[in-house]
Amino acid sequence: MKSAAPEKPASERIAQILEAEILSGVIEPGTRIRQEEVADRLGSSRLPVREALRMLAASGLVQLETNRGARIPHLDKGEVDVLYRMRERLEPLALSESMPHTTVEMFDELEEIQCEIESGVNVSGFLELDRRFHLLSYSKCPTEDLRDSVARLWNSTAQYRRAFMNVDGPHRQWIVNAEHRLLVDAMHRFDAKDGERYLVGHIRRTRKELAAHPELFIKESQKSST
Amino acid sequence: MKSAAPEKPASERIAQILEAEILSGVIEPGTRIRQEEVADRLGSSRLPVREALRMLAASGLVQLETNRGARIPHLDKGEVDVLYRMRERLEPLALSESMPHTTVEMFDELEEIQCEIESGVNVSGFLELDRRFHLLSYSKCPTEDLRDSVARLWNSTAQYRRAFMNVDGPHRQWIVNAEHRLLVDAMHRFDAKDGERYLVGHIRRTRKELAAHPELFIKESQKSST
DNA sequence: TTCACACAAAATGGATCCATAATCAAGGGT
DNA sequence: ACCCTTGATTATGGATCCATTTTGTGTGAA
Repeated sequence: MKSAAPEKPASERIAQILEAEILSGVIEPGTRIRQEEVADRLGSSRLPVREALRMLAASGLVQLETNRGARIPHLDKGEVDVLYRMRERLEPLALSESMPHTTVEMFDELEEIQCEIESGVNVSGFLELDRRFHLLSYSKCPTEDLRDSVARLWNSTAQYRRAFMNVDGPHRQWIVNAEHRLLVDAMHRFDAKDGERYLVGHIRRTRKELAAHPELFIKESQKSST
Repeated sequence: MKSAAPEKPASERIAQILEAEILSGVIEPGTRIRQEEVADRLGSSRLPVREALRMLAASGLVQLETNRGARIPHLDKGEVDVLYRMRERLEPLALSESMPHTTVEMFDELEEIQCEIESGVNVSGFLELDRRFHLLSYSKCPTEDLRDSVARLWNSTAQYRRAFMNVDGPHRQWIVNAEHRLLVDAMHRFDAKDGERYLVGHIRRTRKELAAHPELFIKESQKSST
């Protein structure tokens, strides 16, 4: 009865670490990711790194070019806009699907996260809490593909949310707080329609605010440069 | 000046072959995919197969269990239903994004495909043409992530469309034809709203017809069995 | 001085080999 | 007769090694 050895997952560990590093901005867009460097930094062979990169590429987090390695893609203004429109359509569905299965513990955790947000945190703290808040609200959705799709969209747009927060700061933080509170309330009432409405508004407003800062994006013509 | 050597992509070839085999039903749901078998069937080492499976897993086509190999997942009725609801939300967006960039050649090709459908084809032929028709209508969408997401949804639900066509046959084929014709007409008029409307109706009707045949799905409780 | 060609260094893609966990079968015990 | 345990087979996960392509540098000529 070997109590230990829960048989850790395999090279997914590397994929998760890389994903976290990309999302947190440690690895900047346009950077080339060298397999060997990652390999001995994380203490493994190149092989799991290769598989991890393949997985991340399929998830849209990195781009692979044959014999030319992996790099984090630069997205232009239009692409991010469409990704946000995808969020506006998919996340309300995820919320509706999740809502019937919500528990009291989830409500508590959501409110706990929101209170922490309102307690005043820095940019990185807000981004992390905001992500946890929303993904938690979808966590009871029984369809894994939908949860994964939503997570992919959050991943692909993470760096632009960060850039936006860095230039605009917690400028109008009260709006986010109000939207989050209304969302939690709708969930409490198990009112999917209301929840979807607040959620769409939340994402749509963010999309428009992002679009108002074109300096965060590179021009399409400069895509090959750093 | 080596004119030859277009430097074929790498193990993506295997991924594409496996994808085609899964979509065409050659590899049935629940089947365990052994790396070694695929390797020497396609004439390569196991390594590219492993990477291909990782990619397909990230695309949702196969499920990986640690040390237990890859198998094609069985979806239950509820999951397919949600996948269709995702299609109802994403594909109209893809259509709207694609429509401004459509060309005359595309209209011709769409009508050509539709004529071929109406000329009378068998089930496999229809499934192939129908897939080409719709994915072509989204092909001018500039955002790769959106096109990929839509393709993923088509992949995940392909086997159930096939099963449905096999039991229901071309029963009410005229409805599909009418919907396709209306869709092409809306595209001709560059009327995104109309296009989205017809498209939502098309997908929604299909979802409901699928839901009317619960015998196509396995029960949630039997998921581990063959 | 600048551009071009060639060579060297490095990184990726692929193959073979080894370790470990899972599966299947056989044998013994209850 | 049936179930549990134990061993052998098989398949997956990981590491090291080799081939090919890309890239960066340096030298030479215009």
